[in-house]
Amino acid sequence: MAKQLEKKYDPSEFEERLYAEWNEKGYFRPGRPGAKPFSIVMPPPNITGQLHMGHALDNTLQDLLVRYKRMCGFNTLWVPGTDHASIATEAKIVEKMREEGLTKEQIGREGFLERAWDWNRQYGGRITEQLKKLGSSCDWSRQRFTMDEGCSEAVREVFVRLYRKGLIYRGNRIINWCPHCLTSISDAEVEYEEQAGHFWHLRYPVKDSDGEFIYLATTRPETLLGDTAVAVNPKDERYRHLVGKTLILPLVGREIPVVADEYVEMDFGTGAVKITPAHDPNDFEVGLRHGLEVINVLTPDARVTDDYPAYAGMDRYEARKAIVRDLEAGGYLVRVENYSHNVGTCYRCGTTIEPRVSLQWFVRMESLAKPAIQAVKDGDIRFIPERFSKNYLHWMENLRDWCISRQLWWGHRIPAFYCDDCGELTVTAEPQAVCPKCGKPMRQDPDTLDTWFSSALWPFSTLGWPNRTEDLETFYPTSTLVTGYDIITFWVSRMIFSGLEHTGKKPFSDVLVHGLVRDAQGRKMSKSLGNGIDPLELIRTYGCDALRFALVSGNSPGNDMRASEEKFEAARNFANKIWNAARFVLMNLDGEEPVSFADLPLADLPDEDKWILSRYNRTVGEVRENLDRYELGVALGKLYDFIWDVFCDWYIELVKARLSEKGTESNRTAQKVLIYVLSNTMALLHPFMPFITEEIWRTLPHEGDSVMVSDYPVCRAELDFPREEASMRKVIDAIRAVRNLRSEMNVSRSRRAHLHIVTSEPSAFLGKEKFFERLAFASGVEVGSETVNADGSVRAITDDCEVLIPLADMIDREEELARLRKELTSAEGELSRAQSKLANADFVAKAPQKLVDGERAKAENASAKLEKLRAAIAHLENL
RNA sequence: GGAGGGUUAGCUCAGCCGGGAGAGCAACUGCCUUACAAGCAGUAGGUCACAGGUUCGAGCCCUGUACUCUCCACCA
Repeated sequence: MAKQLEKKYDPSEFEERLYAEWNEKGYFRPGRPGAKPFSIVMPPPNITGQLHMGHALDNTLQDLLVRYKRMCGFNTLWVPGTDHASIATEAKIVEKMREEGLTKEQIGREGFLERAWDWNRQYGGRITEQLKKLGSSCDWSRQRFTMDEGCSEAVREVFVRLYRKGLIYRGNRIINWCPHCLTSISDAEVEYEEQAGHFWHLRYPVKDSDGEFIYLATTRPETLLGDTAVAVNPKDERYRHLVGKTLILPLVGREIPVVADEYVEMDFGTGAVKITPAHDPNDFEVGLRHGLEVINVLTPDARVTDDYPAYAGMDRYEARKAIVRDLEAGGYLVRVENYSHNVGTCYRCGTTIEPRVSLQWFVRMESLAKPAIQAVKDGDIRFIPERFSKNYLHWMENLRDWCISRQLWWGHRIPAFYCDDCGELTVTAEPQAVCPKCGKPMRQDPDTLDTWFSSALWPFSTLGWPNRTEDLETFYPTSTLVTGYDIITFWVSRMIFSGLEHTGKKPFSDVLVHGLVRDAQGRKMSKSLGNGIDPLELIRTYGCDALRFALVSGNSPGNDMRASEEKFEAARNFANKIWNAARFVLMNLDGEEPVSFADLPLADLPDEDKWILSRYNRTVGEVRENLDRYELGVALGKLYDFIWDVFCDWYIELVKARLSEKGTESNRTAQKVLIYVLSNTMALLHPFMPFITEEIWRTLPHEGDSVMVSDYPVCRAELDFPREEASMRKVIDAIRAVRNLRSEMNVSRSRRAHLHIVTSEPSAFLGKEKFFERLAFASGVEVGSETVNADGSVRAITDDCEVLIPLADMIDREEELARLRKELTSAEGELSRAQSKLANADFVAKAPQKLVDGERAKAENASAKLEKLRAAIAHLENL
């Protein structure tokens, strides 16, 4: 008696146990040194949130690839990341401190960082534990925080290098400012949303004129305080006489010029635009061109500065109301119009961003983007699916300089030092205490770097760069990046140009892009909607394997998917099916001997064994091919069909009789084939559903410790049995036809019948009578090529045979006639379709020979079937 | 404004190199059959959004149209 599985499929019983064991045995560490490397890095998930479906999907796909490649003999490395510094993390820590009645300022930078690290360790560790439940086979011993010493060294090194090459500069530029997070954010971090607003039509008086005004409109009247010009288009006849004149800014009384600039569109609004260089990116550009003064009117938290006593301290929306009121009172407000426009918001907190001029650090993108564009254009880096490369290229080709400084504390501090005395700026990877010029104390720039600045270095910083480590030599460039399309601009693009710039090599070859997991209604999962599905909850309910199955099956790369209860149930049902099939096989095994390919007595196998081996073998070939092409959903679909429809529904049923004949040779070979096919199928399925496959594989007779470190099955020419496959297909068709007929006629399964199979090819059926007895409820079967007396019988007709079932008394003659006529019609349709194709000279001449032959065969089959059907109908009619 | 998806069974979605439309769920009929009712055996259900074109042959390739989603841009 072989080992047995638990009666009930209960993943919680073995998933954790197996994971711990894999970990303990070191299976996650790189294996097979010297073999071809396959390496990937894990996107650093943000620690502020729970593990969500996006992580689960990323992780499942990554793990799938790594497990597959490892079993294929690659030297695999999967570096896990667990956290990166971010605005959201800082906000979370600040929030937590507020609950304790503390502020950042109170505890100071040192105290804050201490807390941040505590938080990081606590939650970073929690994410790690959560990922383990997904079966992640990444090498946790190499786990990195982007804030780690090692990675920090890389960050400083990169900063200094870019600075020395002149690719990083510090300057006063207009940037996106979040008044809530109190930091600058990059263009990519701004999300635009349509908001209902107003258009305030104003008029500014022209200085020294007879009450002449210039009319303009604005959506943000409060910025009037910072206006330093009004611009018109140089071609605009209406305003030509005013260009160069001076206006009096209402409420403020400032004298501002009228300038001519191409930026202004003549046919939008009045054709005149107020220019506020400090608070609008376009106005800033205009200001640069015309040497206009830049007047900042708002504080960092978006309140009016003390320079305007009437409004000082008001936040921007209060100020807006007050200013509109005062404009109206002063006769400067012409009218108010409802207007819907796009407003930029902070993608982290949703606050409306405030464009603001400030001193920030920037990366010059032009020279960095060039090779990054080329690498994708040349196909050196490949997006899967390919269409995302367009997305990427469009982004890269339209880049503005990247604002990398953040006014946060939780992040990599910018390695720039200022001398308060002589004003010297020193950029260096080694902290500098005194000014190299005057010897006075230096002060480090208080700002930190954009989180994506350090994340961009991930593929090589995690491998030890800038040191020339063995990991770096072996595993860089990495093989495949797996991520969602929403992150291409933030992360993928920046990894590409950073990798090329700093290592001279692309960071990875393939980018497998997946879609978003949406809820059952197709909505994006979000915290505010509360429609997020917790992957850990799903694992508790359905098991990790079911979750992974649901995430991979029926999906193609780059497409969004909906998560629904039904999908997870279906996945769990599949796992349950496998479990029970394995249980059945194990119940029927006598020994514990593993079966390898060499142990299969190929020459002596009955047709059904050759048939299943042949089907199995084809599945191996197809699955490998699909996996190599990243067609993960297709590969899994094929495995599903093979396991459920072919192995369970047919093969197991076909061999049941042999399994009860204990002690016979036939019994022993059936056991061997079952073991061989099932254990290899578990290996095939392992990358998709690691736990159940491991549990079953280990319970089956096996060689080695774990399916995880065994070889992925290979396709073998010796297992290809086309003749036996064809023969079994005929038998299965006939069994289906009989079942179908009995079912339609409502014949109870207990009513057994003696079958006559009439066929031109008796050899295909001889020796397989027992299958009909078991699966087609036959009490006995005769196979012959001669037509026999069909009186009292109904006929189940297939392309290859006619099965006579003596149940005429059970059925209604008219119903049976109707059924046969329906079949006749469909057979006629088949014949005429084939014939018309064959009658088409172009088809015969131009279509591949294989296809033409196929049509000929179809025509033959159809006419044979027709003949049988006509005879059956005639026979019935004459009764 | 620019770009890219999607439109296939009642629902959710697959469909590879162009070669006779598939799955899961739901529905209907019958079944506790020597693993599995989370199951088994059947049945029904489609003008592949629409209109043209290329081709011997189009769900698939091309052009246009409609509806829809997403990303990018951001005219005050």
